[in-house]
Order: sequence, then structure tokens, then C-alpha cells
Amino acid sequence: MTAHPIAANDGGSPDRREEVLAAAAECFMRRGYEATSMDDVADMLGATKGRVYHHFRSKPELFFEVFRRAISILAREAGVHETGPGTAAARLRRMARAHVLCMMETQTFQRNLTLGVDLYRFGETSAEHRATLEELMDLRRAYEDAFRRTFAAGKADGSLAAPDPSLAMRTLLGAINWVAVWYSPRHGETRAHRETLADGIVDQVLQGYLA
Amino acid sequence: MTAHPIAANDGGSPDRREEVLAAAAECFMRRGYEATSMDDVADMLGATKGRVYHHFRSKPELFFEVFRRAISILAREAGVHETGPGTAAARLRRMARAHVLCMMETQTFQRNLTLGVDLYRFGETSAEHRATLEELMDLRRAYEDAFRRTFAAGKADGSLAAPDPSLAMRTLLGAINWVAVWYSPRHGETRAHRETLADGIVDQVLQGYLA
DNA sequence: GTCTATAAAGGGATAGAC
DNA sequence: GTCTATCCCTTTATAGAC
Repeated sequence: MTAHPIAANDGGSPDRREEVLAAAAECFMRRGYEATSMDDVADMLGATKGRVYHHFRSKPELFFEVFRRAISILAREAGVHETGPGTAAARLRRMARAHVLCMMETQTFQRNLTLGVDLYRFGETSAEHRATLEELMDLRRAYEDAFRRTFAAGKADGSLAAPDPSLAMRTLLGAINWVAVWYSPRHGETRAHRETLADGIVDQVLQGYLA
Repeated sequence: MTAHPIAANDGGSPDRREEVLAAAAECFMRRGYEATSMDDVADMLGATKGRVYHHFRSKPELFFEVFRRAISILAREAGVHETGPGTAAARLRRMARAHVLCMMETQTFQRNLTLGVDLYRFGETSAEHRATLEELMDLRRAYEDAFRRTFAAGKADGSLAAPDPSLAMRTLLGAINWVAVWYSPRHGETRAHRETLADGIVDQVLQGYLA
């Protein structure tokens, strides 16, 4: 891996590595991890796999990067609200709303989270890849823990009424993770449309957990 | 397909075709549709793929049978409660409870429902398989409609308070479908344990939809 | 930085033995 | 009803041209 202008990423000019990553996310989502070939990813870019292998050493590493990106988007957009102002219920609402928007706007990346968990649970991988997978599972657990802690905080400050924070975390995340499964962007849809939809979903879902 | 003693299935003696189907469900769940080889299915049975091909013409047909089985279990166990006694809220609770138990007890089959939807949305299939997939998607839609109708009925009889029955159906099913993703049976677990867990989940989740 | 060509391995499906 | 052997195609990954 020679000097890539990855720093230019922040500056604005589109990065080639980023294009490969996005194409891979799309392919993995559509066909699953093992069924996706490096040729599929290349085809989606209108290139050959020489280009893919130039940016990523192997298929597992490509997938791991997709996973890492997915969870890092969630942590940045949603997890960050754990430490905001207001009651636990208010913070939970901001977290859930941002999470839903991520499911809609970075769907191709987010759907690969489940794929990664299955790979961890059932896949046969080398020791090195196993270690990376463990690390990625830790990232995911850490993200989920923010929801668990917020449910516990809501029990303490009286704003939330879930008797079992772990179970509440699971049912809430189930409801909002599922958005990535059924959501499909409409033609001409704007950010405002998605925000309205996200508010509707979150209002609906949080109703059951409020004190 | 020559004379199989499929009728013996009802009688009690284990059916060979059924064994292949169960092994296939497990493999498809673990590795995904395309990544699962007919050899994988055979290996899980301690056999070779000659046996698999004797019972199922092709890999797609094998998968379709797994999908069909999954949805038919749900329709029988949960969908049937749509027409039971009591308020819409009471019926919805019985449906959701049975659904959760299915997610736990026939997990390997149920997890393939999402796989099938992805295959339908993104897969490249022959015209014949396409037609079968359409039919399977209809079965799934019909099952989901039972939930949608019950939410609408609850609006009418005043037992449920979801403003948008379609959205309520999606968030509720998301929360309870997700059980199949995180649930893992504990050692020595009994049906009673699962029923208690299912009741906890359903109590938690339905809270938000009650009038 | 991306291409073509190729090696080595594994997949779906069938034929025919038993 | 299940197994072995086989055909043909696709896959991962690398080497080396440009």
C-alpha cells in the first residue's frame, strides 16, 4: 500500500479507495459475503479486479473495512448523543432518530453488520482474521452498550420504564435495525422526507419505553 | 421423484427428505444462499450430494422449500390467531407471542426469510425461479397483512393506538423478527423458559401500541 | 493505478455403479 | 436411495505488461 492521497478525502476530491469500498458494500449487501466475487465489485465500478486488489489485500479485508465503516458511522452519528443534554428519554430519542437515518442513508454499509455477525458466529476464518473479527464485534458491542446504558439511566432518572435494559436495547434496536431491511428510497426523496419518516418511526417505537 | 414415504412423516418415523431440508436450512442460515454448496448440505448430513440431489432437483428448489416451510410454520402458529376471540390487542398479543416462539424454535428456517427477500430483490434468476419467488413473496406479504389488519382492527375497536397500521406492522415485526438474529438457545433450556422470555419480549414491545 | 493472463481450487449438476 | 467419478464453469489471488 503505497502513498494514497487519503488525506484528500477530507478535502473534498473523491477518493478511489472510497469508491471501491462503496461498491463492495453494495455487492455484499445484495449477494452476501461469500457469494460476492472480487469481479462483482470490479464490475460495479466498470473496472477489473486489478483495481480492487490494488486498494485491498483480500476479500476478507475488504469486507472488514465495510463493517468498520458501518459501525463508525453509527458511533459518530448516533452514539455521540449518549452524552447530550436532557433526560435519558430525550437522549435515547436522539440516538434512535440518528440511528434510523443512518439505516436509510448508509443502508448498503449498515446491512453488512448482520452479515459480519454471522461470519463471526459461523464462519471459518484464519487466526488473523479471527482477531480482526473479535475487534469488530467489540466495536459493535460498545455501540449497543450505549443504548443499554441509556435505558439504565432512564430507569434511574425516571424518564424510561423498561424493567430490563438489555432486553429493551434488543427490542428497540431490532425495530430500528429492521428499517435497513425494508426501507427503499423513493424517487426524488429528500433529507426532509427521511427525517419525517424517522420521526414517525421513533415516535411509534419509543412509546413503549417511556415512563 | 419416485414414491417417497412422505405420508410416514405424519405417522412419526423420521423422513429422509425432512433431514435434508433441515440441514439445508442450517447451512443457508450460517453461510447465506449462494455461499452454501450442495456439498456443505451433504457434509452436515454425513453424506454426499448424491443424496441431496435425489430429494431436490437443484439448489434454488432446495432453498425455496426451506423458505416455504418457514412461512408456513409462521402462518400456522401465529397467523391463525388473527381470527381468535377478544380485542384486536389480545389477538395481536397472541400472534406476536407465537411469532417470537417460532423465531426461537425454528430459527434456522426463519432466518432464511430475509435471505429470500434479498434473493428476490437482487438475485439474477431464471423466469421459472422468478415465478416461484414471486409466489413466495406473496405468501410472506399475506402473513404480514394479518398484522397490518389487526392493527387496523385495533384502531376500530379502540384497543390499539397505532396511527399508521403499516408502519406499526413494520416496527413490531422488526422488533420480533430480530429475535431470530440474537437469540441463541441456552443449555438445558425448556419450552417453559422460552415462553417466559417470549412473554417478556411481547410485553415490552406491545406496550407502545396499546390504547 | 489499472489492465490481461494464468494458476490452483472449488462449485453445480449429471451419469452410472451398487 | 446413496455413492463415486466427471464435466465445465467460476473463484481467489498473483505476475507482469502498460
